[in-house]
Amino acid sequence: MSLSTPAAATEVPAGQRDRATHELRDRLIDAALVEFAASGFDGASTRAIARRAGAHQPQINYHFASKEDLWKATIERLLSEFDELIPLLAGAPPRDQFAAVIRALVEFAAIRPELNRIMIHEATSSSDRLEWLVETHLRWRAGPLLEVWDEVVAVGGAAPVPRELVYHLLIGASALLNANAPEARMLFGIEPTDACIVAAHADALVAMFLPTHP
Amino acid sequence: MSLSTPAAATEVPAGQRDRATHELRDRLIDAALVEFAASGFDGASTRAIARRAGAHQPQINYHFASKEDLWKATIERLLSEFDELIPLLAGAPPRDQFAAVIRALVEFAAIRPELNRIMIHEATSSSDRLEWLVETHLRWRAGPLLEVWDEVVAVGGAAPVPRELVYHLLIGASALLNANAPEARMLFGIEPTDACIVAAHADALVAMFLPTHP
DNA sequence: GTCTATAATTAGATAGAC
DNA sequence: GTCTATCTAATTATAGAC
Repeated sequence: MSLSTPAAATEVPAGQRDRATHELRDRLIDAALVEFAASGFDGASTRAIARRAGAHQPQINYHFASKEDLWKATIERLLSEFDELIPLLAGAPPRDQFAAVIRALVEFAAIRPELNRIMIHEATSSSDRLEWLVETHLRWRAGPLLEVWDEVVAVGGAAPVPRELVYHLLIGASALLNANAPEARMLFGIEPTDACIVAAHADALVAMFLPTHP
Repeated sequence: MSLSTPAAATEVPAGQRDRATHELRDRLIDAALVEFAASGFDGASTRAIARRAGAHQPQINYHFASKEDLWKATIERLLSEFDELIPLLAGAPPRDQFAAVIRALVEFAAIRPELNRIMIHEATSSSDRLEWLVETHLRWRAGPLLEVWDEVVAVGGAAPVPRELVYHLLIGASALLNANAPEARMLFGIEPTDACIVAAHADALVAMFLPTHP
């Protein structure tokens, strides 16, 4: 009926309508994730998000209850992508598990810098959004990571990093290069998403966090 | 005359006037640095900054040409504080120099998290502000750091980190814990500015970047 | 579901009295 | 230098025709 209905016609009307809905909803999230990552929650405007999605601004309030609701949807989209990449290595030696997590973090930061950008923006001050982020998404994900670290420390071959600091040292060292990629490009003329940079980055962190690793 | 004129009366009128001016200008920067750090450039409002400084919003445009001008003044204030803390160790062994820089970075991130917060906000997307930051303040400060790193690598005892990555790995690992202190407090119940945490943080980074260090 | 129009609020900046 | 009042533009969200 309108210019935003995409291809793939031959289908039940109801299904078609649902499909169209989801597609704009998804496009809005795609656009929001970039804008929120670039400017933070307050700095990003719903108009800019709608424009990037090729939609009109009021459509955001049709598909989402509020700007904050859209923000939460983008977080959940990004975290589900994140979870797909994170390896499940229960049973493997602790150091192999932790090394695999390091590599996955570095890789994800390169292909999807937006998640870390949004989190870094959000965590600079207390807010209801940060509390929501921590309590519903971060705490249960961080727990297992620290437990694996404890095991690595017990087994030996871990850098002398206290468990309360591992999370932020690891996220900082793995995420900042890509979260702040525009700065890295200007300062050093590098492209942080290049495969060789990603590999060197991951190797460096594995060597630093797991020093006696082969 | 008004409720915002501070104490300290017995002085020359001219001197008093200059003092008052500089005091408000400084208070505005003090306030701006907190607001910009918490919300980013777009997210911070001049009204909130003025309120925090105990002034009225139009006074910002009296003491500064624009919001951007105020932002630049806060950067320069923060960087001058930073420079006071950074050690000048020319002549010392490269590894001692680099270890001292690591410790200074960690310490500064703890006592003045605002600089890293602002930079992290700003560097998530290209902008004239980021270019100004990189070209007038970051490049010449980063250069010597990389040169010291090269020397450490040459001497031996450095982690296998390519020179183009050292900067962001080091800043990320040293700054994020305090830049995102509200998150660290919620997640782990720690206070990242505590002296023991700062010391443990610095020790960990020295051990990781300079593995064969005593 | 989409679109135009608009309400209600807030933004940065300026004018002018004091 | 300070303060009140205000301008212009931009913000999120809603109403209602289609």
